[in-house]
Amino acid sequence: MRGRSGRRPGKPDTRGAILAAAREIFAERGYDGSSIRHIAASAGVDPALVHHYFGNKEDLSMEVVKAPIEPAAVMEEIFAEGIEAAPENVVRAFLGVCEGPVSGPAFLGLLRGAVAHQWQALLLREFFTTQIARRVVRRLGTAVDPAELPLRASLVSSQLFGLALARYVLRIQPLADAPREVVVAAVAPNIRRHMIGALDAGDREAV
Amino acid sequence: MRGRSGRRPGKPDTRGAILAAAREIFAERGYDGSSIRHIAASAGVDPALVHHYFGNKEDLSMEVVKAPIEPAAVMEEIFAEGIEAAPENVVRAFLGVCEGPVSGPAFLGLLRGAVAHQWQALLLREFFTTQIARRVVRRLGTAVDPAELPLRASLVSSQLFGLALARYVLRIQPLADAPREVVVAAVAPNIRRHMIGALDAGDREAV
DNA sequence: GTCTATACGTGGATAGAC
DNA sequence: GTCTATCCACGTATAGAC
Repeated sequence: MRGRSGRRPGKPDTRGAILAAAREIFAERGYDGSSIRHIAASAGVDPALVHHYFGNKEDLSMEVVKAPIEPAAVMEEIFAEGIEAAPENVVRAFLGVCEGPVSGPAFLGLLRGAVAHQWQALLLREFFTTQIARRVVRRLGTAVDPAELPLRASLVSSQLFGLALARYVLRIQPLADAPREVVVAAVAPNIRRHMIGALDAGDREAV
Repeated sequence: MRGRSGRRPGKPDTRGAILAAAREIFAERGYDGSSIRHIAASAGVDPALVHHYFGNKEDLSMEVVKAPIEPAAVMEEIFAEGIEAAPENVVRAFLGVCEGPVSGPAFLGLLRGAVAHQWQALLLREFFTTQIARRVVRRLGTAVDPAELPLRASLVSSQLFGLALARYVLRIQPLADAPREVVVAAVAPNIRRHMIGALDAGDREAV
């Protein structure tokens, strides 16, 4: 996919190897815990090459993150079965991203970085508000009061981020090893509440 | 040891000053982002004194975290009004811890650290399972199937951690600046579901 | 394109003087 | 108890040879 015409065999994509290694290292050790030396070693190349292909560490991490998420396509998937099934599909899609071979490490790396550095937190925040929240809001249309949409979006984010944190980063059991559909069944109703349900405890009595 | 007879000049309690400075620096810059030099400067003391009072950086961070949380007392507060009001009180108590002048930085520092280092993740996990989850489980008693209690506990943790992450670390708006009671009203029903409600979507009628 | 060598900074930790 | 001086291990980044 990378330029059919330019490069030819023989040079099996050092750049790609570095990128792949970076993705994994960043995801599992965080930004600060990952050194360029480690990444280079893991990719089997010289550290100087990392600087050669990507300018510096920050740029490299941006590249890693930027790669793999297609909000538009994911949205289609989520709302394909209508608004009533959306919450389940949100959770399903989110788990899919987190467990994807490339999107997973990328997102988890970003999440880890966001906790450590403000500029990465800003990146994550920006991504969610402009790419996710905004699109969801548009889909929800007039189903709920537009004035409360931002709060709803931030609540959904918090639940989803919490899920990723507990399941993949902190690895709290048994949530960490629970089957996907168990997780979907458990948290989708909460997502539904935050998306289209009552924002206060008005619907409570049915324990 | 800050006893009577010794010095008097403007030097009260160096140890305490270091601890207070460490609490803040750790909370706002994370473990790796915080240097002993920086903490010492912020406390207005010499870096060597930090090593003198607390052995090394890791020990210092443990001390910071160990300080301020009284699980037993918090539990009383949560279940004082009975099991039905517990979910609201859980959220209220959690927000209280996060916003406390000393417990707040301590907990947020721990959360940040847990994302960066496995040993801190283990610490946080251990704290929650032995101090929080176990006690909650005991209180819940026979209200729910004991076999599903661990899953329930981990689900509650994930929601709470997600809340802390979004509101205090990532500062996603408008959740970050929403009044406490708005947050309580919004997330308590979800906590209720995970504590004593249906674990699947059984309470929902239309897909 | 790839690697060697190195400059430069930062940060944890210790020894020992006052 | 407090501070000065210093050591040492990394880690980023660059310059330049092959």
